Amino acid sequence: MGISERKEREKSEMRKRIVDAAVQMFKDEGYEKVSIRNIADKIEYSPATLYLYYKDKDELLLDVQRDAFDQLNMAFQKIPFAKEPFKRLEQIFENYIRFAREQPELYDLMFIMKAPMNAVPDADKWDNGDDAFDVLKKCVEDCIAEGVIRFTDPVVGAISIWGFVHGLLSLDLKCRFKPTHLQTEQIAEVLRQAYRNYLDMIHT
Amino acid sequence: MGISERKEREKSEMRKRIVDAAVQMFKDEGYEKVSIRNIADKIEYSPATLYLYYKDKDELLLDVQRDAFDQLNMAFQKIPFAKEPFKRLEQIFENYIRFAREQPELYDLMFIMKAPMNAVPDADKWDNGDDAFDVLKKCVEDCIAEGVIRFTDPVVGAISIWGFVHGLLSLDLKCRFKPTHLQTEQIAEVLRQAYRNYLDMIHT
Amino acid sequence: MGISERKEREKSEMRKRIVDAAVQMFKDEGYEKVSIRNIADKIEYSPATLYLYYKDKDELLLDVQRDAFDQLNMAFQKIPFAKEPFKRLEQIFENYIRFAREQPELYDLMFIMKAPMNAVPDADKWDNGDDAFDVLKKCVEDCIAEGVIRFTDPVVGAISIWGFVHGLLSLDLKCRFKPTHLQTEQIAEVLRQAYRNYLDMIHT
Amino acid sequence: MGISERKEREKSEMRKRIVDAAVQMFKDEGYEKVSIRNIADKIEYSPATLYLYYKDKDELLLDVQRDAFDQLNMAFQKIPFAKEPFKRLEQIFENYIRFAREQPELYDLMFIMKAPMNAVPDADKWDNGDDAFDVLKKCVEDCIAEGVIRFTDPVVGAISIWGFVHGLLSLDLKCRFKPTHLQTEQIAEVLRQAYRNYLDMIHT
DNA sequence: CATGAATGAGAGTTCATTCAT
DNA sequence: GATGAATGAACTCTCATTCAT
Repeated sequence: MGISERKEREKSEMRKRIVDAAVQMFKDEGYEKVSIRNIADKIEYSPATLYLYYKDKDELLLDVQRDAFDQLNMAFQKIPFAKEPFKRLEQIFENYIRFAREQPELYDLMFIMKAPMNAVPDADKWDNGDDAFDVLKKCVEDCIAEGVIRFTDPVVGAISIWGFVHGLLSLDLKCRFKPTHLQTEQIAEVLRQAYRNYLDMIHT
Repeated sequence: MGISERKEREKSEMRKRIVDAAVQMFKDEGYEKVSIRNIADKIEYSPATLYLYYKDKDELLLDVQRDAFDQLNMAFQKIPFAKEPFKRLEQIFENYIRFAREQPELYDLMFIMKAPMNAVPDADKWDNGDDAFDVLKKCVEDCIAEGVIRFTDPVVGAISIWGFVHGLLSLDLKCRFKPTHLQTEQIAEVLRQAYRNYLDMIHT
Repeated sequence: MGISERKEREKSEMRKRIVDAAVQMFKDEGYEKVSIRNIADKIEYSPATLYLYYKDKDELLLDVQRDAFDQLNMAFQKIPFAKEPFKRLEQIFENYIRFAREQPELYDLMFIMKAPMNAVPDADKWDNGDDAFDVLKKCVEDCIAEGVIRFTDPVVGAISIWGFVHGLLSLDLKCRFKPTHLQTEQIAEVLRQAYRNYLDMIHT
Repeated sequence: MGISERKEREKSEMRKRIVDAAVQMFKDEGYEKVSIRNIADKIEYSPATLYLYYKDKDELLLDVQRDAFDQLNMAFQKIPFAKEPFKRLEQIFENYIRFAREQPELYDLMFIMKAPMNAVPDADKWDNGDDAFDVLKKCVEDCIAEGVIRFTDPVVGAISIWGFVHGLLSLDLKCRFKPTHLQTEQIAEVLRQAYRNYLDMIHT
């Protein structure tokens, strides 16, 4: 009992070590440098060892993604949640954006890149981001209940809000505003306005 | 003069051949299969030859991207533009979405993936997507002029609209709605509502 | 005594479990999929455990081979042996061929592949296939005694017959009749004739 | 013209270099040591270079096999062909056996191992061993024509003879006569008798 | 203009085996 | 008796790129 528990703990500690290394490499060097070999080097194990803990690279990446989602959830939980639901919505907004800007490579892995989604067998089994989405949805529900938001369906509302923020964020992260011929500073300002604007618009 | 012109023409014809092949491979087989060697094979030239026309892969991809934007522009130009600007906005909306759904790999290259943006030296030189964005901005300007849209600044408006559509589209294309636990059909319906909703909301 | 007997029994039970799993994997998935780890997975033991029962892979394969020979022997014993020895010879013929066709991967292990023979230290210790060969030799001896076969030495006779059948069988199993440009069906027919022909030829 | 010819020659010279190295490694070290890397090392090229000449390992092995068949054909052509066809048959017999004994690893590749046959797309395209088989068949035809052999169908005859020799040879090469408990020297003697016996038996 | 030839670097993955516990 | 943990050594294959010709 105690033994099997310790074993389990050691196993999950090793997985943690692997994932932590991978996460760090994502942050520091970007997706392209994250190979099984490089991770193994980093934690000073042989590549073969990683296969004792993960069936293949996709499975590993899925855990890295999971870890990234945990970080996002933690960022959400740190929010000194306002009572008024719409105020809370704004806080979610801000924290989501901050997270993406501070960890662009992780954000990429979570919401943009194709990579680990191949590994997801059934829609059901992929619950990464579950919590974060629920936080948002719950908040929209509260807004609806208090009649402070211009949505009737919480799912449509949550997805709309998420979509809006993600759209601007990802275009910005991927430098797709270059063709607007705006200066970097101008883009930042336009985005601030666009975010503000959207919040005002959905506010009742 | 005539000679150098012919040379230029031949040069650009060759570039066209290369880019056409690459575009086709994007559509048919996806980004991952688009390698210098595979393109060269397809047009029956040696890989080395491509380097006579492009400094490196990024530069080539940039041209592929350009071609993809041309296709988007063409899709826009086919619209039998409605007189009322807001109606026109809806048409742009629809066509943008349709393009993305029909050519997901090209859309990826244009707006999502990291790849060719490394190659862009200065913001100024990258004008891919210029026209498409201008079409949208112009349309928003018209809407503002006629007072049928809830924006005051056309750039903020255009970027907001684009961001919203791109956000939902890209999350959907990359299967990021899985954690909502909605069925495929439900997602489609939610998205339809979200799009409709947004248009209604910005409409005055 | 009782204890050491039990130990022995347990030991051999474990070996049986290992070998059974390996045999099944040979049949189902072919030689290439039979690795120490895969076997261990199948019986839900650790790879290291197998090394408590077998010094190395070759030794294990030798036991698998032994098991395969047992199966062949059992196939032989099921024959409702005819009284006339030549009739019996034909039955052996048929059953040998049937066995090879039904268990090609096991046949490969028994008679074709290089693998486990490295492990055999001395000729004396390898008695796999002993019985099967003896059955054949005995049958040839009886044929000679009754003067119904065109051999004088039973060993030469038995080895000749075995060689003939194995030759055709193995060339066929390994697709080596392709260069004859015969259709699959034609090959089958030629082989039937060749077998028949040979039996007639050695018959007096 | 001259140029393209030279290019072709160089290309085929390189293939020859690769195949020669591989053949040599087969002979010296056996199939298991023949890897793309090892071949590349041997000819002092990079592994990637081999892929300029062969699509994958199977295709390369097929060429190695082809080369082995060429060697067999050459061995056949060196025979100072006797006029009497049955005498010729015996010579083919002897030379086939000698070849197998002198180049057991090549013989393995040609007639025993599974490996390169995966790569053979259609039965039609695999003509390795074509010639050798035709030599044998032609010889049997001649024997039939002169009425010196106990076969009526040359294909059945050729395949029977080949099968018989291959069967004894391959069982011997793979040490499968061990369970007969005969000494090495005895086995050799039994085989000699068996071969002789068979020839006498099919002789009219 | 075009390319044939070549490569260094690197990818993911699997294997039989060992050894301290 | 059993194993968890680990590994060194392989493996096949693909890539973007260079350069002499």
